[in-house]
Amino acid sequence: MTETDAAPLSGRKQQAARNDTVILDAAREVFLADPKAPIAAVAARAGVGISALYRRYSGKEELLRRLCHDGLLLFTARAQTALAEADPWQGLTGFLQEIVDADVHSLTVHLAGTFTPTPEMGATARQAGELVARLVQRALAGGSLRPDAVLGDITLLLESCAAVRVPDPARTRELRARHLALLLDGLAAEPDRTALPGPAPTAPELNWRWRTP
Amino acid sequence: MTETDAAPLSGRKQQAARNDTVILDAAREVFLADPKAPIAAVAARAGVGISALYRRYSGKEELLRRLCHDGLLLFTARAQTALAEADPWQGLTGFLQEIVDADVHSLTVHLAGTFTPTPEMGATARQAGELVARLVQRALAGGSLRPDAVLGDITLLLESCAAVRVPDPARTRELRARHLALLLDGLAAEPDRTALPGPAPTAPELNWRWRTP
DNA sequence: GCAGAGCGGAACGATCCGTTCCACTGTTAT
DNA sequence: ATAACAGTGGAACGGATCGTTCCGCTCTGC
Repeated sequence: MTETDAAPLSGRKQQAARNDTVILDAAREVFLADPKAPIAAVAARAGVGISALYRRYSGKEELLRRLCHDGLLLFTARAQTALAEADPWQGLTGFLQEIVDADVHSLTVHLAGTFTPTPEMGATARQAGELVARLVQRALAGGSLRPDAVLGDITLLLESCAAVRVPDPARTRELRARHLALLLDGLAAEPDRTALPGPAPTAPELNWRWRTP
Repeated sequence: MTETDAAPLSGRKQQAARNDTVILDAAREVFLADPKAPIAAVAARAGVGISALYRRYSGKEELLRRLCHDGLLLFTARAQTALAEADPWQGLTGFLQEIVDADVHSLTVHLAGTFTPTPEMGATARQAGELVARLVQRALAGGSLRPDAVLGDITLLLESCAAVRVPDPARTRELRARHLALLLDGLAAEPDRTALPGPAPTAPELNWRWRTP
């Protein structure tokens, strides 16, 4: 329990600063496990009182928004670096593996619906979509992604991976990775594939979660 | 409003018999859209009063169980006929397409957790698992399913397809069919596939929903 | 020492929802 | 005809849940 750093650290400020991150981490864990968990559960998990929460966020909604927006930001950041990857297929699949592994998609999708998105988040979401679209375009142009695949198929892929869940979080990550591998094998270009059925999913169809009204 | 059949039909019995099915249909629709919808929503959707519901079921739980068990029964029935199909691959894929299209899996999985399963349901679920296991075995033996695939991968596949959702139910069906096609392409045997990662999912791991305590 | 930032957690108030209850309607049997 | 009743609609009740507020306490920085 004794803190032994050079910097002044036993102070209240220190404790408060630590709580900042502890609370965010707890919130992420709790709301990922159950998007409509009560706010008291977050406080309990963080080992703090409810006041510590309300001191930082005006209410549940703001906390949720913060979580979701952070996820969105991480998402776009990863997409950016993936675009820097030389091999288009490696860029796309590596990106998807990262996103699925970090469970970012649950953050942005499971949580949507539990709060009303801000216009700013809508903008970030749109930007994220554009980045992934470019990843898809590159992979299509490179001939590594099957020609009838579409941006919307990637969106669906992420949702479907987020649906894979078992009680143990670590095992969940493994199972998602396996499921993703299956999907990527289906997405890879192969000779003699029969075309994917039905009208391909379009962006507006899939973005209904971000509608503001 | 005037009933004009030959049989005696304006009777209260008639109305009651119709309500039997109307209520079940409404319950299916409502609970598929939102597993924790209030019971009043079911009554409203069915166009009946709450009494009509409570006359038939002792409570919400019993209704949910009935819905889920019906789904389970449909599931096993389809699996049975799929086993009669000569071509193992066609049997497996056709079966999955039917299940996904009828949204049976949402019935059995989304709803689980909203009620405590009966031992009987556990038995039916186990039987369903065995049937699918045989479908998988056949496909593996026939060489049409990739050799490193496992029963659990099929379970995961169904969960992931059930996760594909857009506001319009009809469109949801189309998108699920497309997503399933993707997954099946990933599941098909191909030369030069890299093995699926991680320890393969096992049955007990995936059946945690049916635990009784 | 003292002012106050930061905190814990009880208490409050609103909402939601499963279930019960009762008055009413049409049917069937006497 | 009329009594008894199965079937029904929907208001009302009671319990549970949860977001938020509030008050008293602690410990720090001056």
